[in-house]
Amino acid sequence: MTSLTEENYLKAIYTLIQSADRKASTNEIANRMETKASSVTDMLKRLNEKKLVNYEKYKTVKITEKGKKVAVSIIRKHRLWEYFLVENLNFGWDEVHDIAEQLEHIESVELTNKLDEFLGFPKFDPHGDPIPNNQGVFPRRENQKLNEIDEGSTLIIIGVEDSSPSFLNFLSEMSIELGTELCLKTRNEFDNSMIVVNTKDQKITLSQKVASNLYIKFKNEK
Amino acid sequence: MTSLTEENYLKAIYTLIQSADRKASTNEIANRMETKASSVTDMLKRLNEKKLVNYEKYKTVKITEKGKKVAVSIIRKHRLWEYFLVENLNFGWDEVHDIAEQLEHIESVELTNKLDEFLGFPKFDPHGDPIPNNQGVFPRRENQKLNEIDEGSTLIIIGVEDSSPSFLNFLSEMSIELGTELCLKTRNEFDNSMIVVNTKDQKITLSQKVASNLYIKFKNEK
DNA sequence: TTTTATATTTAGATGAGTCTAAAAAATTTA
DNA sequence: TAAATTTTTTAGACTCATCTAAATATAAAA
Repeated sequence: MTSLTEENYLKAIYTLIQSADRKASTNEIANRMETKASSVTDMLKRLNEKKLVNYEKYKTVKITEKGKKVAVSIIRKHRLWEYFLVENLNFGWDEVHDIAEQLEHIESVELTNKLDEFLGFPKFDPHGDPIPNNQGVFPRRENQKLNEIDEGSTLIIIGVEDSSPSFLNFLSEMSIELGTELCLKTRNEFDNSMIVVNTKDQKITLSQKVASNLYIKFKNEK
Repeated sequence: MTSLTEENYLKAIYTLIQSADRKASTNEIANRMETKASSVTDMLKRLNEKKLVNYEKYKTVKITEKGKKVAVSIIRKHRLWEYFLVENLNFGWDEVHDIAEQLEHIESVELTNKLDEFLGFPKFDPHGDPIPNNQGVFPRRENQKLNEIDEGSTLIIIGVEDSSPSFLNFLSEMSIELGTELCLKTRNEFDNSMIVVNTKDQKITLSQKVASNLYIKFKNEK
């Protein structure tokens, strides 16, 4: 049995390892969990006891297969609930994270799978993040970002790298959401900002930073 | 802020007081919570500190208005989620209790109210128990039970007194669920069992005990 | 390679929630 | 009313998850 806190640690460790493509350090985990390094050490010992991670002191931690399963299950539940909150309960995509953080710990495989079915087996959550299926397999997503695209291309927003409420809210004000179609008009040389046009012919200026946080696919792609 | 455990205690105390129409004793609470009396004493002190109950040692506990609000909010969430699980996710009415026990602690007034709206503001949960509205007001329910009815009456099952999985499962096997229409044919004098007929003209024999656990309304009533 | 800085772990304490065993109060029975 | 029983509370200990402060190990700089 894994406690709520253990689950949160495993999720943090898993996502850190995924995003950084290496081992997670004590300080990084403490940072992510908004706790102290000493607390992390305590928890790593416990998780090691339970064979959810492989941990030796002063060495970086690795997650085991068993631990990975727990983490992926939490991520699956989180993203399914986010989808439900946005699609069925009409929450905004910037409002759902904290509620999903609670719902992700509800323990019932049957519930998760029935929710998945009820939602129509969605592949991506409201931020474009992939939802693993009940076997823990993630669907593939285009990894191309808006800042890497040539002028003149027509494309569709399929995800965000940063899904903080502030960034999502900013995008909403720019009338950008998942599925938004944009045409890249010009790229500004000196600051790498770009001007895009939406289907209502409105011109939107996006900074390099914003563009690098938007996943896209080309319009004609499936 | 009330912890998960505090919420469960308040719910237990509230329902004990409601059903017994008096104060709740330490032992009764311990029994309901499946814990020891000493743990209950500890918790009563804490709840008293927080002004969620009025407690003096060796005297029976009373719940405060503040505590009642918390308890009713938990009950509201529990019953809304049960409704969702049965109506939208196709769970059986005997399968939803344990999952709702977890979901009832999800903290977000907005979520609760949006769920309520999504479900169409249901008045009764899958066991016929009333769902308080967002002001904490319970809808009224007929309090008549099947064992109090005259022969020849046609009636509809609107609730169950005992909503344990075993009893619900038993009812399902008898083809009895909420909304089932029954006609009371004969009452057996020596053991108070009764024979009822459903709309498919099937005869069903119900013991006194079963009948006293079924809330009914007459067919022509609104 | 020694010194300095940074990262990590240990030691000891705290609070929530639980337990067992024993003491105290309340209630029932004789 | 006094004795016996039941109920309730206290005392002390345990686990989980956290903290601060101090100690130790590793990495970086001189």
